Amino acid sequence: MASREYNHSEIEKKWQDIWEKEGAFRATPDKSKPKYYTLIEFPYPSGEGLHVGHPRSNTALDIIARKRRMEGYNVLYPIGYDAFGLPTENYAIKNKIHPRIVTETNIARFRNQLKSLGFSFDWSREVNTTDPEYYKWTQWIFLKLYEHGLAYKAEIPINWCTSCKIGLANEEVVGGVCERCGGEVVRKIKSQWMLKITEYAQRLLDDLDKVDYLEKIKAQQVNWIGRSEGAEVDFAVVGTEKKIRVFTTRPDTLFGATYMVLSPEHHLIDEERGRIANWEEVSEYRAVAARKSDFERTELTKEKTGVPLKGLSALNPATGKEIPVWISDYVLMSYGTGAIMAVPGHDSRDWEFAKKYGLPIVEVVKGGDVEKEAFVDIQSGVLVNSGLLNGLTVPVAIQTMIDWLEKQGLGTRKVNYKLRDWVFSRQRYWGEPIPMVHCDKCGWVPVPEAELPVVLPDVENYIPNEEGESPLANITEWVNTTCPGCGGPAKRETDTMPNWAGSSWYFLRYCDPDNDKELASMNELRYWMPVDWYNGGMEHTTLHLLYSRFWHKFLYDIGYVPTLEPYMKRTSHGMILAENGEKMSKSRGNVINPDAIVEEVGADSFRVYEMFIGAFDQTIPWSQQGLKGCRRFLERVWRLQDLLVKGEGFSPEFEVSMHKTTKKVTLDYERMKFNTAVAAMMELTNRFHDAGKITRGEFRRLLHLLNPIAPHITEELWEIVGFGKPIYRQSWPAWDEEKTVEDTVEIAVQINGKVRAVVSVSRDASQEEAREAAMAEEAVEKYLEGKRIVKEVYIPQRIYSIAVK
RNA sequence: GCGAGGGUGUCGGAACUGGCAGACGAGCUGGACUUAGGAUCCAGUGCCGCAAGGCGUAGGGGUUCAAAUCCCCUCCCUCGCACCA
Repeated sequence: MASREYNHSEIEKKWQDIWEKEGAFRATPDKSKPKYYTLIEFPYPSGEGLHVGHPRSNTALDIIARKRRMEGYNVLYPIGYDAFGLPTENYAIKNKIHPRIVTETNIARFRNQLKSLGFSFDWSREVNTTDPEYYKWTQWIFLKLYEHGLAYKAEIPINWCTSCKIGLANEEVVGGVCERCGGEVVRKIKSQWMLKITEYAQRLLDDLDKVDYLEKIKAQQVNWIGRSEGAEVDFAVVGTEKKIRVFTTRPDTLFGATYMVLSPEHHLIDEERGRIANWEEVSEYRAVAARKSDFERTELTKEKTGVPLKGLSALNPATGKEIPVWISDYVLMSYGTGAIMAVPGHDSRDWEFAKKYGLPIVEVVKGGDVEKEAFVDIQSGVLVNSGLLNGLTVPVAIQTMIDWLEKQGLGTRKVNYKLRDWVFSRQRYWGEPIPMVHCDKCGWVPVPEAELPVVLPDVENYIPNEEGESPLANITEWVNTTCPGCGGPAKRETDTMPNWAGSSWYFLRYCDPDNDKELASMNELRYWMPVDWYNGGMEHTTLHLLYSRFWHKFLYDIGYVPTLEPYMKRTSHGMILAENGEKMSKSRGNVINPDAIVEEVGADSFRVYEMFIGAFDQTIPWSQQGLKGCRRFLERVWRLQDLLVKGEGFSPEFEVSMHKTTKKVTLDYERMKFNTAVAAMMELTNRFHDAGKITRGEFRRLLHLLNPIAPHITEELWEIVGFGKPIYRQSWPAWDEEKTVEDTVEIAVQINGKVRAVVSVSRDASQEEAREAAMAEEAVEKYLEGKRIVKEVYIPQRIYSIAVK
């Protein structure tokens, strides 16, 4: 009997319709069941449509979600759109279409593409960050942050494109120039809303212990937070009452501080302008430094530069000696105090600078040759030339010095973080309006909660104005409002929020997406949170994770979420490259379109290939041939229906294989080793074809195991063969550990480390039995002839090893 | 420079807790079927060798009956951070 053709389009459409009609994958309101919350990063609905990276993550957690449902969990696997952002705005500017329309179109396209791939999302909970009903709560969170003193305005430098006359995000500055026009980018001071994430630095660090993130993800978080311990030390400025405060992790080297360096932006420079003899030189240097972008100041600057502040000097509090003060852009205003004590003998940056400008180098830790290079080893060194510290090791000297400084009132113990406060303003149109009003009398006043959302008004033109203000600044009827405080005339904030805002809490909204009273009800959050398993790209494991953890902790502190951390487990998938190993991009013209693949080989083949392509966390090039191999596999599965024989159980020859494969696939899914799970099922399928038959029980099991990856074809075959209610309503199969090993196993016989024979023995054969079997082999006998056995090792089910002389 | 992870056939990759290296897929070679083959099926496919056998997991050394796996040294690659005092 020849079965009908495997018609993927027909089958996939059919099952997608059934799932939709049945609401098969809706999270149920029934809270008596244990819950499981699987989350993928919601996509940015770009104009290019889905790219092959999305399905890699989506399929992986779809497998987990489908499996969990079969394991009896009430599963929440939601989807939404992170739809505010620049590409849409730029597209809108270029094509003169309202970003809202562009967004709607893009979302519709994404939705169709995602649906065509058969993901088991709960489509009834879709969220969209650009929906006023959603961003109302994003604004609400901002108000709460403001209310708790965690949002403030500050004058901080932004990347400013001199030709477009707009502020750019860091990622828009490429190689020091504007990504779009190639124009020069400089730093410009602008007043910006900031969020005090630094206040949470320690907790963000400490609570990493409470979560199960991949090690490298944790490492990135730790790295980014960048905690370092040390001391702040005051240096008196000679002839003034002023002090220069520095942060150092090496207070033990204070005796070796032979000069100081201020950042070019340091306030003391202007304050003591009158004393600076070479003001012209200094101000020229500052101007050059200001013109440099952060990129140039760090990445490109190989050789250090600087100028002395002639007429200013400081006192080293340890030696009492007068030391010169310089300015240089290797000292960053944004870290520590914006000033350093330079210890050229024991810091390679200071050493380089001192060598270039002929500043004195003093050895205070013995062990190297400070004339040749800075000696920075803190393990082996012993303090010298350092008064009370002489003879101490570095760690001891650090503590001794801090104690001394504290006693003398010259300094204090201090912890610093690399983490900076979060610049929260964007001078853009397509983002959440920041719900603040500025009144000349009252200052900044929050928009009352009852007036939320502050809806983004329609504008004619999305281009920022000459001063780099958001396009919203041009809509006077929107900008001009009344002060919620005094009722007088006031102006709305025209900056909008960054992309990171809406994505910092979306997982909460999924728990209760239609709530118009709260961002989500505590009742729902108590049940669903935390997210049990969150997968996404490696590119989001630093900022997005940190920002959303920060917001979550804040919401926890003020009593709106029930958990300290948002995500229990975080994994990341590798990128998929084009066939030639390049990154896929529109400009390179090498983007692989999932639509064409779904059309040609079907969603199931696509999904199988996405999982089979390689190790899940590895970056990997796409292969059209590899995809075809997966289609062939599904065709072989399809044709198994022609080999079907009676028997609801497993045949003796396949029993062990069935249990083994059940175990392997089950565990591999959990470990995200999808490629080997697929391989195991391919192998099994090949063996059924070799055998020319498969029992109904065996076929049933194979379809069941394959279902999470290839849900359409397996449901179809399940129905054709008549296995009863659909797979998605079945329970996940179990295996019998006892039956995962054959009664008779083949073990290798090694002589001096080389395999000389393979013998069959019972799986629990004693050493004697195994030995007997081994010795009976002709080949073994040959290698033992005339030799003396010195050692024999028997590892049941594995090996019989003989060492001879 | 710092942090993390890697280096295995022609390619993507397998290999439990140290136990027969190369599963599975692709490609390639040969064959079958065919008007045809970019379809399907069968066989083969790490390297050297007619064979027996030998050699093989970046390179070198070590531990062990046994090493891709553990230890030491060297080289290379990828990712993240990068003048963070």
